[in-house]
Amino acid sequence: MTKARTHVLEAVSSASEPLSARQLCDLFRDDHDQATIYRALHYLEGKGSVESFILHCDCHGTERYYVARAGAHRHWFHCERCHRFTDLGPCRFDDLIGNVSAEKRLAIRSHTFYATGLCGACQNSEVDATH
Amino acid sequence: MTKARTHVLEAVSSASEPLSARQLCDLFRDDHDQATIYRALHYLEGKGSVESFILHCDCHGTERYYVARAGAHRHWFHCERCHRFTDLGPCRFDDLIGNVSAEKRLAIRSHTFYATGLCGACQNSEVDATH
DNA sequence: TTCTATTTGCGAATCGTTCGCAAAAGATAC
DNA sequence: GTATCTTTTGCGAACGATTCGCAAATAGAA
Repeated sequence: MTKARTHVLEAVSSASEPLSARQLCDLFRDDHDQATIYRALHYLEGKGSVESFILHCDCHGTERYYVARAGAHRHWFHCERCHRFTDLGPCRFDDLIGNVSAEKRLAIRSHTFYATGLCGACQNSEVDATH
Repeated sequence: MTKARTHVLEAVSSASEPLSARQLCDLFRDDHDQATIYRALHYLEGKGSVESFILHCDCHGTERYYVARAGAHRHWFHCERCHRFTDLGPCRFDDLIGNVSAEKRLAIRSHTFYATGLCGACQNSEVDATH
């Protein structure tokens, strides 16, 4: 593993939320070019060390977010107000996906899920706020 | 409703699969500018007439796909080989989403799900194919 | 029908991401 | 450790999808 790939994997693995390519580019602004970051992410995803999903939010636009692939497949919630992610825990959709793939005769290889709305903290502050 | 918006809504409503902005631009190449198509889609989505999701496929890149909002929220499967969509039917995730939002104290306002893999037809042709 | 607000077409700009190429860094054999 | 070959990197330019700004065209209200 090269230095760039090691740096990117460490950053994604130690993060508590999905990180966007942009965040990683910012993080390593002085050390690596953005093309290198993108290439490292592709390499790591091909190797199975990280996985990603595309999410749009008003604040950050449409970006791909990366998480380390450790243990079970997980899904995430994204708060529309504070733009932080909440871990929804290990995937609970396996049974439903098994059912639907059998019904429709599909060989489902992967799936993407995420939820958006307001996190606990932001629900409270919305109540207070007068806007 | 203006002509452009009517055309776009009719196209999305009568399609049997999600349509990308690009497909709609191609379809109305002679009648409407692409900016108009995009603006019509935003308008219709804001009004609740259509909904969309972002999906990446090797063949068509990263694009937003639009479906009419008629009846229950639905999810889609996308075949990696023929790039056609299969309707997975009405959303079956409501209970699971209700559980997880209660557990994590989240106000989930929307969710996105899609699955990818091989459709029935493409599973068969993969068996035959020698590549 | 006239007036006003809204929408459209056009071209250029933007954003996230990827490319091509020459230089730098790794890996391999001696 | 050095020569050699392969892979990766940095840079800048290009790319595809989408959005912008503005003047002209159209829709809707009076």
